[in-house]
Amino acid sequence: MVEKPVAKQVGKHVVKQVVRRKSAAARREELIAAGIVCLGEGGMSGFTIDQICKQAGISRGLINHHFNTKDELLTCIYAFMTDHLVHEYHSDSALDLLAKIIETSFDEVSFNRSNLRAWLAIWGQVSSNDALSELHKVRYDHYKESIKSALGQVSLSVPVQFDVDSVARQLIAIIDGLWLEYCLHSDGFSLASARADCYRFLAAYGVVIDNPVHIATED
Amino acid sequence: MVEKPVAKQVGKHVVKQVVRRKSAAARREELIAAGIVCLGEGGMSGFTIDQICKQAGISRGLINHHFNTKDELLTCIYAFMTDHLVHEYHSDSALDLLAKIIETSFDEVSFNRSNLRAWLAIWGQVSSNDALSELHKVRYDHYKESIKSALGQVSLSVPVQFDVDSVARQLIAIIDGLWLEYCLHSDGFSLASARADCYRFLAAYGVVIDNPVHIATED
DNA sequence: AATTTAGTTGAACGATCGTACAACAAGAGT
DNA sequence: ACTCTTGTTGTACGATCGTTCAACTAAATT
Repeated sequence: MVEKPVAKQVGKHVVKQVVRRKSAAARREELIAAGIVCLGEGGMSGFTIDQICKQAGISRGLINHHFNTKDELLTCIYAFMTDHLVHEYHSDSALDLLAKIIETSFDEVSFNRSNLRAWLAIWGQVSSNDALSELHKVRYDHYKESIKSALGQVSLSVPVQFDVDSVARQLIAIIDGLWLEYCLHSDGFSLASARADCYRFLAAYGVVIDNPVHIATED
Repeated sequence: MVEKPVAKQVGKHVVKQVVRRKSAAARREELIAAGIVCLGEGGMSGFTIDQICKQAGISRGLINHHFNTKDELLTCIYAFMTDHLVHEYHSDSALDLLAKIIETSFDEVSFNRSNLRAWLAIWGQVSSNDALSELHKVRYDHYKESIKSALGQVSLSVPVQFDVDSVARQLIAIIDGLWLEYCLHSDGFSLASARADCYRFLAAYGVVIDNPVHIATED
């Protein structure tokens, strides 16, 4: 992540550092990535201009060139994180969609402890930051509608009927809650067990997802 | 909460403010309460010495007289909040214990949005604060054991067997997740519906709790 | 090669942070 | 009345916060 300026050769000796410039888009992405790392390491307390710039390997002044305020960066970070969560596999069956949501929800790459701590820190800011609050509402509603739609289709071919709206809330809650437990309770908890818990939960309502696509590679 | 100094009458006119002293224990409780309010209003960003003292109606210097550091106050706040969550109704049946956990978990007095924002803010600090982390581990383990014990008893008289450990994790996750949703998603969400979701969840595993003791007074 | 564009730097600003501490005073004990 | 304990105040300090801005220059454009 951190890229030191390249040494420029003048005459026989190195006398100057050359600043490697990047496009605004690339730099913004780097700052977003650096911000996520900082949030994961120290929560909102670690999310400071100094630490973010240090993590990104740039000077203090640059961050406000790409983002007007720190809150704007935070909102962009949240937008970036939720962009990776669009569960729009319209071509798949409802059952496959549910499976994919569960699989991606407990994927090591996106939802390791550091990233989850970043989520936690952002959630704590939703109530205070208006732009963040608005964005959260939109993304959450879309997420919930996807799950409700999938559960609605699945509910038709299940032995015992269930309240789609309630089970959707429960599934979202279980995913969020398992995230929280995995994030805070370091031992005796794995992403694989969290996935298994979700499948057992759905099975309790008669929604059986056999042979999940996930390949178990970690603990 | 805020108590202004009482006016002392000297001669015909008020000339001096008298500071009402309180015992260390009473003042500590007030500071803890004030801290919870601040956490609920502004998260960790609102949890500053200035704001806490203002909320408690005392001067800046006093807080460090009762708590060595701000982190110590935060840990005491967490201890205070978890003290109200001891689910040790040994005399009750396992079914009653589960019902009581659900009822108290979604009680308006303890778990309004402000308090839940305080919980959220504290969770975000668990990874950074060692004392807080230790305390969280102890309280969480105790909480989980209570639920596992109750589910273990209940599981004996249920039509279809279930994995006690997994369902315990799921129940805890659902409670935490519903807290999170209720806290962040302001509309279309009530404590009553959260309670109902929990009962439906247990019913899906064959654990039927009929006629919950709660008296519906709110939305 | 000259000019313009735009990414980057680092110092500086005022504000606010947590903590320390000397001074003061209310209330208990004598 | 007196002393003693201790709850309370307000200032002060150094550190760090987010933001601004003039200056600089790499890279694109002409």
